[in-house]
Amino acid sequence: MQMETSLILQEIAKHIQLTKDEELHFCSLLTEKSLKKKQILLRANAVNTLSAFVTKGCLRSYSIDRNGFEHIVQFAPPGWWIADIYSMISKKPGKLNIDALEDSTMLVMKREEQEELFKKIPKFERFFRIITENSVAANHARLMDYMGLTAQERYEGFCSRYPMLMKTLPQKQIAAYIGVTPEFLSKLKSELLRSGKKR
Amino acid sequence: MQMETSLILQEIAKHIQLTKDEELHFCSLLTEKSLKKKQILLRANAVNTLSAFVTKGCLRSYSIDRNGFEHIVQFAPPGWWIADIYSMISKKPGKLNIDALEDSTMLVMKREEQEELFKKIPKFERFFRIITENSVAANHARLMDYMGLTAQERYEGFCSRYPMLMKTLPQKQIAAYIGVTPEFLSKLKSELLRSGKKR
DNA sequence: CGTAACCAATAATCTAGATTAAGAAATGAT
DNA sequence: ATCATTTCTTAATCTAGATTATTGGTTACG
Repeated sequence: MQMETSLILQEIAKHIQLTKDEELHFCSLLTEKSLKKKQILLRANAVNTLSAFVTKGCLRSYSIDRNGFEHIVQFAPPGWWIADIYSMISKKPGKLNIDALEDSTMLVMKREEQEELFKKIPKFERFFRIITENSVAANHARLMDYMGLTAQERYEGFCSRYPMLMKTLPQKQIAAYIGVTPEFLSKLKSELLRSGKKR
Repeated sequence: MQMETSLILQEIAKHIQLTKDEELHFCSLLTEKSLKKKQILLRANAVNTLSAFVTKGCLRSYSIDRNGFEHIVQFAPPGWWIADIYSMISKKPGKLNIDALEDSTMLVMKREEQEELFKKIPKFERFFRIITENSVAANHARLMDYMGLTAQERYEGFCSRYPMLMKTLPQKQIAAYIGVTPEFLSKLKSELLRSGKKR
């Protein structure tokens, strides 16, 4: 049974060009992993140096606050990378948990292997530089939304930015992403519906 | 009058090793710029593709919400990079403003020149990959604080993480960073003081 | 200098969103 | 099918933090 690498190679090809040999070498550093819904890829308070590229399903990274509430930092549908970058680069225990929101498969790479890859094929420095820049831009947008918008605006923003996730995710996960309680999101939705129906 | 490049070369040396020639070439791509307090380096709603490395003073990047309130995304004291990464990579108008909180000097590089640099000295892909990874980690921490902590905890966190900025920044800038009104921060401080004095 | 512009403190009032509670619907396991 | 678990809705109450307003203190600067 072969590992599904076409999506990841396609993503890479958007930014750098690899020879067949380089592709093979890269793929040899990946491990395919499958998780059933709710299974955990990695936990807070441990050193977690791996990153995962999702090929099927959906993962999420989240932290748990002092009161036990989950706060979602990122969703990762197919084509996205997910990791606890803090723990990965500092080699210290992180605060992120990563688990599967539905049955999922992913390609996993350990940081050491990534470092190896950088030595062997320096072009990958470029690839990950670009991926990481995209991530910074997304985080900035997220932060600005958080600081300057109301919950309703964040919800509407989420709906228009991630229509796919809207359909598949349970509403409480969306609440944990936009930063409100599920109860309040439910209220928001019914208000939007009411005001939408009248006109 | 020579440009002050020792700090930036020192930062680079932490991550990659350059020959004297490479250092010279890199420095030739930088422009030194000085801003007086409150002067603007770059504005929202325009394409801004430059990044700045601060050597003196302090810059900030911030967005302005619908009600005219400023929300600070990042402070940049000496040794830090600052840019509107979204605009820089997408070449579209961004949402960030960057200005000087005090008289400051910085080394500025245009994205095109950075791209040139990547072609000429690929080691810099590595350098910026690492810098950008650090930035993602910082943004994740910021987001988690925002989602899971109270204003008071964010304030205490800020105090212990950035004691330098505490001393130099006016309080309203700190408020705009931790995400509260200056009035509420003032209240928080006096509560902390009161409860601190009793014991 | 004097006066304008900015900055901090305090306090009263107001509101977005949290909390608590309880029932209805959906999903899943056996 | 049936029971258990998880998810969603609605509604009443509560609170962290916003808003508005007033006062006094600094800093800049013509």
